[in-house]
Amino acid sequence: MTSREMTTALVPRLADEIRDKLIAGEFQPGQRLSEPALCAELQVSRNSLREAFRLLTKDGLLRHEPNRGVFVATPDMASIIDIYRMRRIIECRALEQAHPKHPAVARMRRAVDTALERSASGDWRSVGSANMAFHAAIVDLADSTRLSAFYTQIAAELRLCFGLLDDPEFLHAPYVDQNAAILAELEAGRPAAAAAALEAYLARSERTVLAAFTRIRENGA
Amino acid sequence: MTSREMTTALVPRLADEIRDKLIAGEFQPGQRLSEPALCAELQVSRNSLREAFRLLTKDGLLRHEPNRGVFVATPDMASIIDIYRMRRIIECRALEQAHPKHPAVARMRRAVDTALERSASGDWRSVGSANMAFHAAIVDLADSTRLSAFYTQIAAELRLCFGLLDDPEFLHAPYVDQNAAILAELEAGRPAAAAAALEAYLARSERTVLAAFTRIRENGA
DNA sequence: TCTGTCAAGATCGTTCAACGATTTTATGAT
DNA sequence: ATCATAAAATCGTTGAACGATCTTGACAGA
Repeated sequence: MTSREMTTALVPRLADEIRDKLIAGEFQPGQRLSEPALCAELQVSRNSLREAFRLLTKDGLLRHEPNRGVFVATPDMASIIDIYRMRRIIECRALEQAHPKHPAVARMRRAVDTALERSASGDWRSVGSANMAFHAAIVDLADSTRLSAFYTQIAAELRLCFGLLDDPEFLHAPYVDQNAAILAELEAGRPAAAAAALEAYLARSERTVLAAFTRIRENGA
Repeated sequence: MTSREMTTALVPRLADEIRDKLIAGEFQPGQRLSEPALCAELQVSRNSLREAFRLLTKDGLLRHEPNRGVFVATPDMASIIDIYRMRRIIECRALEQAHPKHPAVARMRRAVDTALERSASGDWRSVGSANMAFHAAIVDLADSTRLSAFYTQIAAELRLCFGLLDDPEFLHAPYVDQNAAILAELEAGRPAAAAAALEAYLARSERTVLAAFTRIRENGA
């Protein structure tokens, strides 16, 4: 670890790496993450790994059981409902009060364009990422450091839920156009209409996720 | 560490302990927290301390500078303004949609009674704690795990700001009655009126804190 | 065969020691 | 007084160690 490239501190990088694996569905929910095993896989010491675990536990992505280890969080219906409640409050309000020339609008535009492009080529995972970036940009319209940080956390949890579901096309494709429509309203100077569209978007998305989740639950159990 | 009382895991307890010290103003903002020194003071190893540091850094109470150590966060006006924006959104909305028979209302009542009692005996620090408990209970009216967790974090940051200010009576006393009034409106089945009163409360509190903060800034620098 | 007990075995929780890398300070020369 | 350099203090990370706790599997008795 001496002469290697160390652009960033180890622990946050480690946390990001594990977060990516979680979001990518590389671990099953409820699965135990063995410290020795992950240490070996990620080539870090136990102490560093444990620091990263603390961060991810605080994010709600891992669950910590005393003397038993950390487990991948197992999202339940209550989590999904709670997350969507937060999204409605945060995103709709941010959009509603947004100024159409806010710099975050440009990022929304880029995200929509990327999503359109990638959905044409069938890269649904990238479409999902672009969608998430779009909504993160919406939150940034509110210009609140704390709100954006909170949303980042919520979004990671939601992506963990998505990871449970198997059909990314079904999960992301229908929303590309809705995002575009929301952005169009905002760019046209109608934030209230944009917020209303977003409200509808979220309602539909929640229904879809909950339904898929129920299906999984029934099949899995 | 073997035979001592270990009701809870060490690291979270450690984080709480440091958080309390921070809120109590035991460290100056911007002050560097030396790992060896705190290890000796708290009788824990460096690794455990570092894990606790990670948690508090994520809470915004500490700032982490690579290769330099952790520092007590130095709240600025932007933080205060941002925190109060969050409070307005979170608390007012929660109160507005609250059912007067929600269990959290009982906790609000207890907090108000405690605050009244302690303010009579001049224990302003306890009054401050009771006030914070009152507002945390307001947030719990929304029945959202994530929202309550987020608010806990915001509240800790705010208390760090309070810690900078010197006159706790001036800072807490005027609000005991306002809290009582807000609660009365809610108990009377008028959540909208309660929310309006809270809005006024927060506006006044924000002005007070910002003014005190400005005064400190001018005197200190 | 089933079940309850008990002894490994595997991990976790925590601490300690070590070492390179970086920052800060003390020192000394110009 | 200023700047370069050496010394001291930490930080970042690792590795090992040890008691405590959980899990597993064997074994004896019903």
